[in-house]
Amino acid sequence: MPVSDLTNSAQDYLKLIWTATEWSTTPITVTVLAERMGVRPSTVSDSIKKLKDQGLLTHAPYGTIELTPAGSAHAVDMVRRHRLLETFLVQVLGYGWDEVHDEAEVLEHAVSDTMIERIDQHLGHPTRDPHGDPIPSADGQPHRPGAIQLGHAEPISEVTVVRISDADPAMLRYFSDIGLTPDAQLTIHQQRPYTDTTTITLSGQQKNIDLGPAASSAVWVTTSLINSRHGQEHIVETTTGESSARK
Amino acid sequence: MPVSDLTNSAQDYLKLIWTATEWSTTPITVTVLAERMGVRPSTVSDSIKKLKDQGLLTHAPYGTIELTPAGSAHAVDMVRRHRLLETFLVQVLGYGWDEVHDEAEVLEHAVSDTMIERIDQHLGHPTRDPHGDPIPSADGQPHRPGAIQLGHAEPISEVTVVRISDADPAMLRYFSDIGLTPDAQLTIHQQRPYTDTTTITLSGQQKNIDLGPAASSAVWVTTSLINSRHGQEHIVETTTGESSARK
DNA sequence: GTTCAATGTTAGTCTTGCCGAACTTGGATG
DNA sequence: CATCCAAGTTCGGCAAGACTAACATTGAAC
Repeated sequence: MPVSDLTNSAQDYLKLIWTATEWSTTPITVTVLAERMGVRPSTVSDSIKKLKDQGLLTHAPYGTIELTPAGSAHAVDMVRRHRLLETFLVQVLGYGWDEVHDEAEVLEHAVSDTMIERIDQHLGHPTRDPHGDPIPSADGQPHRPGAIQLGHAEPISEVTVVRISDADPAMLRYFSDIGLTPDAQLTIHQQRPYTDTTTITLSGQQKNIDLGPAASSAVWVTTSLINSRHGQEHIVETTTGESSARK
Repeated sequence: MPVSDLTNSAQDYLKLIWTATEWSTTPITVTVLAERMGVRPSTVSDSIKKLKDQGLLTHAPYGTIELTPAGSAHAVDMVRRHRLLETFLVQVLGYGWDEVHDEAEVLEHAVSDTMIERIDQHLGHPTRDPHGDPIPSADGQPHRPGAIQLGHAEPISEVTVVRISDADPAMLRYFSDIGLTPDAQLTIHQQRPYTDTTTITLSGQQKNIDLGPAASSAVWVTTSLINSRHGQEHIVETTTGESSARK
């Protein structure tokens, strides 16, 4: 069954479930899906049932939701589309990296396989999108090893931004404004938990930025081995139950 | 009411009604709309009623269908989107001019106003699409003056192809294969009505091509004043009741 | 171990866009 | 000018995807 046989809505559910597991091991819930899809939980329940009937995911009532290999394949295809389109919009049409998400969200359902291939070719087969997310090639793609959320990073250590979640457009705009972009280097000068006036150094300049819970979990970093006393070892102490990276 | 408030289906109806009057004065019928939309006439009746209720067209039962200024404005916007997208696909992504129609048909509903503007800018504000159709700027656009269907052109006269209707993908591919493209010069060496083995001269080469009814009404030409004995005057003798161009 | 609030599910309804079947209209034909 | 048929319309129904309201389950707190 090719992706195009699925409704836009089904494609969105699969993509959302897949991306939820890309950077976290916490299983996705009906409530979270409802929020992200902008619908009511009852709608999600209905939809999950249909996807289950199509063999795209497994789900016992009140149980966890998990993609089957078939569902995962469709999801990866959608993620590839989304990230290639974002890259295309930035590199070819001059969009800002903080304003491509919504456009790609719509386009990913509209463009043909042919167009995706031509875009991939035109861009020279890119491997990362403008937010730093990996672009799957054709099959499943490994998660970025060693990356952690900024809220879990050790203070004082210099870190490299590898990814900024594109879930919240307003936040992307904010990060863009202050120069906090993929590949940026930064250092935090405060103890955790970080707040909405956290002092950091970014491209040589010291400034206070909003690193409240939402912001500090949207930014993913790797710790530079040279500058950190701790390397990639990090202690887990978080309210969300996120997993940690271990040496 | 911005275009985005209309359903894809409504946008398609308006565009179809508008383009039907672009090169012909024959009023569009429910049956023709149903064929072009790929739905049943009863569906068209329903849809027309809804568009009428929205003030986008006028229609008395069993009467003619005509766009209101509001409906026309929406239609022109869709035509602009379609033609800009076709141009973009050809010039930027290397599509053949005969394979862009279906892709644009889907994309025109998906891209944002912002993206259309950026595409227009990136292309340098083009005025004609790959099929030779004029790209409306922002408001209504005049029809191409003096262009006639190839089936109505005088034999022997040398004509310039200004437009090839993009309604039939297979036909576009055929024309592309034989080198009959917008801007091509050609001469017909037979009397009307032309058939599926009509002898023509195209870029210096004489060949027999299919100019049956469908093909000869899809190609629009202007008559070169220098080479034609008749200038732009043409006699109407057609089974379809198409109008003619008159000097 | 009970309780209860949060989470998830079921049931019924609405809208959109489509269909087929049955009916109406109007113009061409004789 | 009466007829008839193609074109157009109306109507009931269906599927998808959304909603609200009511009901069920889970598990954490006491």
